[in-house]
Amino acid sequence: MSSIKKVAEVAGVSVGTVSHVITGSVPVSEPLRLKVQAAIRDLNYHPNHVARSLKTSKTRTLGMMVPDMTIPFFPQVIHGAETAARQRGYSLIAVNSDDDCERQKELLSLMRSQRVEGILLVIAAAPTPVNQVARILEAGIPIVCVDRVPDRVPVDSVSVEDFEGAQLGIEHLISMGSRRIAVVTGPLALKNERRRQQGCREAMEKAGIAIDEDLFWQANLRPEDVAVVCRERFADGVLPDAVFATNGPTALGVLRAFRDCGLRTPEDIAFATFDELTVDDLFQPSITTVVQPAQDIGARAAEILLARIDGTATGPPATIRLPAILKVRASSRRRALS
Amino acid sequence: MSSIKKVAEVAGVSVGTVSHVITGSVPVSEPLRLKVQAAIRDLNYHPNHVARSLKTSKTRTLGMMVPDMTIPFFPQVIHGAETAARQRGYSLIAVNSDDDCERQKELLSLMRSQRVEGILLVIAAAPTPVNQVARILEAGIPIVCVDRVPDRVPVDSVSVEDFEGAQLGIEHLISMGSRRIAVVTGPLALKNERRRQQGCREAMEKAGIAIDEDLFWQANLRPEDVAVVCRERFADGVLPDAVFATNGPTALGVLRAFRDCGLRTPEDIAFATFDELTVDDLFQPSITTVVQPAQDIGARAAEILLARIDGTATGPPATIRLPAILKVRASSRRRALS
DNA sequence: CTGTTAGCGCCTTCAA
DNA sequence: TTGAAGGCGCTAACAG
Repeated sequence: MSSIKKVAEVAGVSVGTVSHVITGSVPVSEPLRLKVQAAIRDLNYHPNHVARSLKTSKTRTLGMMVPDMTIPFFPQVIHGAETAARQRGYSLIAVNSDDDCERQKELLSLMRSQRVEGILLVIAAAPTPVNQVARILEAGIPIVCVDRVPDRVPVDSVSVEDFEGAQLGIEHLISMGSRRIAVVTGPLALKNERRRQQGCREAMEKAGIAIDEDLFWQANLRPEDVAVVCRERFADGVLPDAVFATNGPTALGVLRAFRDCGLRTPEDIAFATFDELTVDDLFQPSITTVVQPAQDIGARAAEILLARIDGTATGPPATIRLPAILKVRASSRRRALS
Repeated sequence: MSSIKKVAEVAGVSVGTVSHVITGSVPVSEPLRLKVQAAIRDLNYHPNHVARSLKTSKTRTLGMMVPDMTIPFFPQVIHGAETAARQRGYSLIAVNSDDDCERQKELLSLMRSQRVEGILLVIAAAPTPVNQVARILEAGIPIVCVDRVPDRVPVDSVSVEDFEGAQLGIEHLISMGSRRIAVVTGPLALKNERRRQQGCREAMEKAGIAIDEDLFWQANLRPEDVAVVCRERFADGVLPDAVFATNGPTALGVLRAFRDCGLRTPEDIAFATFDELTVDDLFQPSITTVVQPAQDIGARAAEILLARIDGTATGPPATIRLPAILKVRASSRRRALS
């Protein structure tokens, strides 16, 4: 692998001059610049970013951690963040925590060793690891929390309007004639889930529907487990006339339970969910969804992070909430009057 | 950010000793080791991988490029590769080429500058960029091509059994009673697509079905465009009795065309596709699919790359093809005899 | 404008 | 077993 020294040698100039033409920081005369560029091409030279980073203490790299890249929401967020980062000359290195707190800790440590200049973090669902975040912040490495906003840590965050989004969904189901709506959430250890559940409650109250605690089902983010919970509930008592899931994986579990119990939607039971399940609306029945602006969330988070890095932003932590959009599809269609 | 020097100072030893306890390369006496470890904790010290990489010329980092992370297939591949890499102490840095040849070139160059030790590459669909790959190989940076195998470049590759997988799909449709099967492909510039199409042809021939060129429709990887092509064909002549799509995005386009034309599957027309469309089989009708072992493909590719890096593998390029599995679901169900 | 040079933080001989 | 010193490739003064 050829170095700047070899380029200088071939071009017949000093390493300083080569560095100048590469960085463009200092003007170089036409003839010399041409000679250097020719040498770079001939040698197939690629500046060593490792050495540059060591010298400048700038890696121009952002770290991003998500629970699971195979959940469709996250690649979209990553894509948005990556695009925004690259526009500013930054690379993004994305990793999966598998929602495992220990792994998250290791990966955060790795990122620090890799000297990322800032971190986009979707915190693991497990026991909230407040100090992991605090330690990094103390070290002067900015963090922007994405999607999931941690309790009691003052940190920038970008997420969706959980509360309002959930309200949107419930209001819609009510407007379609449902009164007994079961709300299925993931783990309530996640603030998002609590907020979304709260949004559901208030939407019901506002509509004059009495809150029935038996209709708030807590599950988790693994469709198989969610399905078990729902099957039990369905077998148990009176069927609700609608189900609202507060996130994508949970929604998949609900749908699986529908299938297992022979329930058809919307004929037997109406359904809507927070979080897009697939990229498309082709499936029958298509699912009424409160859609998050995933790419925007990623892009916005990256912009804030970059602003912290270059010192443009200096104030107290910003808490950005982007609005969700209700997409009405077939699964919530009003049932024939019975 | 504290350096090894500060740790040495606090621990009251030399930097060499600190380095020894960190790398474990040289034995250090119990008391000194303890003192060093305490200092590391107190200072919240994280070894600078940048400096280490510069010194050792080993970044322990792999690069991976995919066309589009928001296509569900790719995050699965990435996840498999990342897991395999981390088991060997390597990080993975994944980027999107957006199937843009120019962007791919830039990103490849960036990766070289970042001194990744090897590259997992899903080549851009556009004009096949053979020399981009060749140049890197010449520089001694190993590449393993994933999913898409380039023509005329001798390089390691891991992908699915395109030919056999497609055959599986067509044979199944034939067994369900279809005789006029339309095959919709993405760009035939992609070898995968050509192989899959060829698999379809031979499966038909083997079943004694005469090849009708009008039933081989070439489209691309954008569902909107695919839908246009299909709508025209559907309007045109006699409806085929089944459609087989050779990849996921193309399949989405076909389904959209079905919807737009009011065609129901499997009632009006049977359907099957190569490539999982969603993570689940919940949708009605569920789609009969030739499923790729996505995670395995990623893991296997990473293992081969790592073997090239550490010199374990030295032979000529390996061409690995992993088998696909047919999942029979509702969309190909035999239609009522008419 | 161009060249020279001192580190960036670390690992790795090599001596002690 | 421990310490001292050189140098990885590059940039950023600074001197010419």
